[in-house]
Amino acid sequence: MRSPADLTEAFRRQNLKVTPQRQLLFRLLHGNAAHPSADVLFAEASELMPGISLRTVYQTLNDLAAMGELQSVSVGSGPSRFDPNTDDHHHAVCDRCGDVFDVYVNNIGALEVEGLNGFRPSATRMVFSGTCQRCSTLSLPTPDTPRPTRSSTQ
Amino acid sequence: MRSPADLTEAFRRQNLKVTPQRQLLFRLLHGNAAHPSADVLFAEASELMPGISLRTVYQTLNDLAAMGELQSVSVGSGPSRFDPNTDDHHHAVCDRCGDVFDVYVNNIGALEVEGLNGFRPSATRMVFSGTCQRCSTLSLPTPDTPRPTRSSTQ
DNA sequence: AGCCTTATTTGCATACGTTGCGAATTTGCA
DNA sequence: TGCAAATTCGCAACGTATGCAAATAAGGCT
Repeated sequence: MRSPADLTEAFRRQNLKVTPQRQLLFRLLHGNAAHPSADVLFAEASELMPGISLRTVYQTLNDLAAMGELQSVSVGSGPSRFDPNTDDHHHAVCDRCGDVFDVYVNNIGALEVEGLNGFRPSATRMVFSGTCQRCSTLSLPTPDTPRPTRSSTQ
Repeated sequence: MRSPADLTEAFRRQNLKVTPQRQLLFRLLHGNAAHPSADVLFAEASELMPGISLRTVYQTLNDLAAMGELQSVSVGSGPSRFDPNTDDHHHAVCDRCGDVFDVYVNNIGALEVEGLNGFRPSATRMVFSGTCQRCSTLSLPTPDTPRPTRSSTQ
């Protein structure tokens, strides 16, 4: 996604108006790697602009998506997550905390895909699921972590 | 997904009862490569068993998914699609007709994935989007397809 | 065959995420 | 400043899916 200033220009060029609500969302989204859902963005926006409507958040997200400034990412269940990263990339979703991370895959062309039977793919979306670093650190003790001994209660 | 007969056994072993509704759904799902949604399945089931409830369809799909006999596939927008194919495989979704196809990818291990930063993937889901064979055939005429001439009505 | 416990089915209400609609308001150009 | 056109907002409605509880059915036991 481009900078708030660039988006302001781009919106005006498309006869879209630049309202304070939109400017706030531009700021909240720019460089945001948290993959927020619409309601999370709504909560953040509400703190800075009480009274902003969830409807407006959806509206602006849809406008930005239509302009290719962000993509909506479906990660299994739950609400869509919005991603201002417009690089060609994919996602990893942590099974424990639900966080979404950007990952880059260089050699998708090297995949041996069978069963296309004439299907002509134009895009590939990959979602890795697993455990993020923080969640592994919290729950998987390192080798020298104190451990129950033979004499401790089971 | 196993055969209706095998599922009947498996359900009984888990103290799940084998009702006519479930048996019908076993039959409708076994070997079904159409990736039906719950409501499509409900429509099909209703023809053969008027009065069956949508709630029961969801219930049975959830039971089967919990037993690992089928997987629920999220394809962007729209309802979940159900897939009785338990092979390790992926999906292709036609942008035009919405049909979902199974595809097999052999060498996922060969992917060069960057940006994991300690994320430990345990599963990978890939969705190819594009145009299926039938949709390409219908809309992209071959070179010798009859074509409007200069004199024909627009 | 009949009984009894437990699981299931059904209909309805509800949850959730998202979009439609229309009146009131605001933007941005002239 | 004025005006047309776009936007915001609130609420209703939508599609998908689940919770709940009363009525029903399955299947083991006798």
